[in-house]
Amino acid sequence: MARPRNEDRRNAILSAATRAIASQGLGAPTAVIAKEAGVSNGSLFVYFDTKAVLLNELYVALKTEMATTALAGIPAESEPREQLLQMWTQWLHWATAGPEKRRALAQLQVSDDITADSHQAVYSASSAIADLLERSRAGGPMQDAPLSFVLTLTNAIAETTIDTVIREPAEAETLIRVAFDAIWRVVAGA
Amino acid sequence: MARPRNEDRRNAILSAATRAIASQGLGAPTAVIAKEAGVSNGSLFVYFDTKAVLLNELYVALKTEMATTALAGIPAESEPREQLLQMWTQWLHWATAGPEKRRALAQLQVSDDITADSHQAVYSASSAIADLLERSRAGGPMQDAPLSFVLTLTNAIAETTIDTVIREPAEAETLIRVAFDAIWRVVAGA
Amino acid sequence: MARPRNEDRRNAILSAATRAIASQGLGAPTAVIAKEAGVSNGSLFVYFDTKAVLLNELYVALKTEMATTALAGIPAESEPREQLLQMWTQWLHWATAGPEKRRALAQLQVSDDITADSHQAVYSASSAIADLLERSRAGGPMQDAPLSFVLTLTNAIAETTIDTVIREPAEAETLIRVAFDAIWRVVAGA
Amino acid sequence: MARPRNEDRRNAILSAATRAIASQGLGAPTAVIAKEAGVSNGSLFVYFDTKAVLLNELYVALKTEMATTALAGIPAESEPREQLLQMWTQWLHWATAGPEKRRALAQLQVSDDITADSHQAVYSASSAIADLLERSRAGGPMQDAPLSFVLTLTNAIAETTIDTVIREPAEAETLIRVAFDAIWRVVAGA
DNA sequence: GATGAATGAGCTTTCATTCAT
DNA sequence: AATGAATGAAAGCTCATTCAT
Repeated sequence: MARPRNEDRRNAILSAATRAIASQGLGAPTAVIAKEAGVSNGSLFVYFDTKAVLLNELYVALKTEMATTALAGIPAESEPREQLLQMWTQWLHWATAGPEKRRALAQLQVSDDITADSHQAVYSASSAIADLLERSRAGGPMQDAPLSFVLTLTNAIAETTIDTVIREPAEAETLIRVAFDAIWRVVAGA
Repeated sequence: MARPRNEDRRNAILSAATRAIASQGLGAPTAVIAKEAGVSNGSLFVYFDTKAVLLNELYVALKTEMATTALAGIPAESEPREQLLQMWTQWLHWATAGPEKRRALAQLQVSDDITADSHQAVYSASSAIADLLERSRAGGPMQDAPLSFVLTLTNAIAETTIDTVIREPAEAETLIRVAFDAIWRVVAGA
Repeated sequence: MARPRNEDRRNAILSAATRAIASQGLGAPTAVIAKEAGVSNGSLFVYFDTKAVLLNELYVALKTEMATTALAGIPAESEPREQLLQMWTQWLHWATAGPEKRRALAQLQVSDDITADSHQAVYSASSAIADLLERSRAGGPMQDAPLSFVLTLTNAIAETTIDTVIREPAEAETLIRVAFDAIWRVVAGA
Repeated sequence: MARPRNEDRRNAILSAATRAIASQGLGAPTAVIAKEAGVSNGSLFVYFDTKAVLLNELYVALKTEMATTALAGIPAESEPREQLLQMWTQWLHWATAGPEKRRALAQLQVSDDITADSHQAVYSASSAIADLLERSRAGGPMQDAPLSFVLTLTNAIAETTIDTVIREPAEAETLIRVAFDAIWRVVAGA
């Protein structure tokens, strides 16, 4: 019966936070985020109880979006290598298309404000990626390593590639292909 | 005011900063760092003009120490693979022996306070590692990629491995071997 | 906007305010009071234009209730001492039965938010008590003092007694008798 | 070897807090207190860790000063009534001379920020007053009541008197005498 | 040079009040 | 009338940096 809580506002705040963190780091003031979102100082705290809550929800949202985008439309019947390639391409596209998201994520990932719960939530959302990697490494040199290791390893290589692509866009084509071959060698062997 | 006499004090501050950042993040107050170093609040600023300067110098110092340790005593005449293996082992040993240094480094690496100059300085200090990787990739699938990409890629894989080893020390032996094989596949191919 | 229909809601807010102030002090947020009353944030301001108005009305309401209860059923024809004793007993009963009212009142009494008008209103509502004290002191050592002084003095003694009774209920019987004798000595002499 | 912490500043802050609380209540902003003390916002927190600490220390300081002043120079060999009269006079003088202290104290006394420790500290500082009341009530109608009751009762009567004297200074002489007689009747009987 | 008190801008968070629904 | 989201002006407190001693 009152003014309903507005999902758009919530998203505007998350989006503004992404930009603010990308350019000013995790210390970006909530006041700056609110202004960037076109919302009053106090409204931010209507949608997120504390700054730490905002950070955690942003982290989960970005990671989830990344995983969803990377996995979109992958045909279930094709070969693991084909599937991984498509995922890889889509992943890179997402990251290079929105470099601010990538930059914000890099800061959030190492922040002490991110709780174990948030990391767990992200891990769950990435289970389809985990499945794909599981199938890709079958019979290869990584078959006995902890799956979490293979996951974070792939992630690290992807992020390094993304950063390099963002820094040297001219080499993008080559880099993306070279990097995928490298990942395949890591996960599946020659 | 930035011509310090006492090298011990300077080092005590850097060391305290490592611990403080590892446990409290980059937001660790200078007052806390000073106290941890057994030095007064004001003295910190005799040795480092600003907090940003301290952070940058710490970054360079840690990275340089890491490179120096990794490269120590590598016989010039042996095979690249042998040399890389030794470097790898020493690198991992340094990182797992001092996990606080590793944690502090992870935060510093993505911080906006670290200047391009500092990144450049680190890059220069790592030239011997670059040389080794240059020799290792000769004739392999990475021979045409930018060397900086190969460097950061190796770095990323190493850090992922280190984090996993710190988290699951029981698997250390296996992980270190598996990870080295992976790196070799990335850099030199099969 | 301050012409309420629903008297129950109004009372619920006053009652909730009593409890909130007793436990959190005068700084108790209006939001807390509203929730405690089972009423929405905004509704509180339909019944009371500002927080200060709420505080003042609560003050007057509590004091009035206290006076009314204290004076209930006192036979007009009995001796002043008898009347005063009955009032005293009823007063103490009211206060010890609802210690939150007593606690809230203690805070309100010294608050700057309570206007002179409110104090005046309370004074008027207490005229019957004033009359009783006037009759009680006749011919005694307080006969020439300002009546307001005798009133506040009696009040202060009562409140001290109440606080002590609440803190040490085991001694209640003794305390109440001892305190009444003391008041009588103050007002009427030996 | 550094700038020493300055006792005068500390006292200036306590004194400013007394004035600010007297005129604005316990909600008086620390910024106002600091400015009133001629000290920077941050300096206040060098001397008092939190606002609550400031409030508690102010409460203890004021009560202690009050007790000390009230007890000054009382000849040990004189009669209890004489001693009590002198204490009473000095007490009233202190309170009427600095009505802001009295007003601040009234707010602090009922505040939730004042800890049990502070109340205890005050109680200890008032032990000489307690002794005097103990001697005064010997053989009288209050001899079996809890001493703490007699203490707070006396206190309440004193404060009521002070408030009335401040409000109606013309009647001061009469009031003080009448009130002392009343206290004596309360404590010692006729 | 060393110390730590002093500073004040800046931060997160709260809250009385308003207003769209 | 009722609701609760929206607002923005504080509030308490922190902290990098300066400076008197």
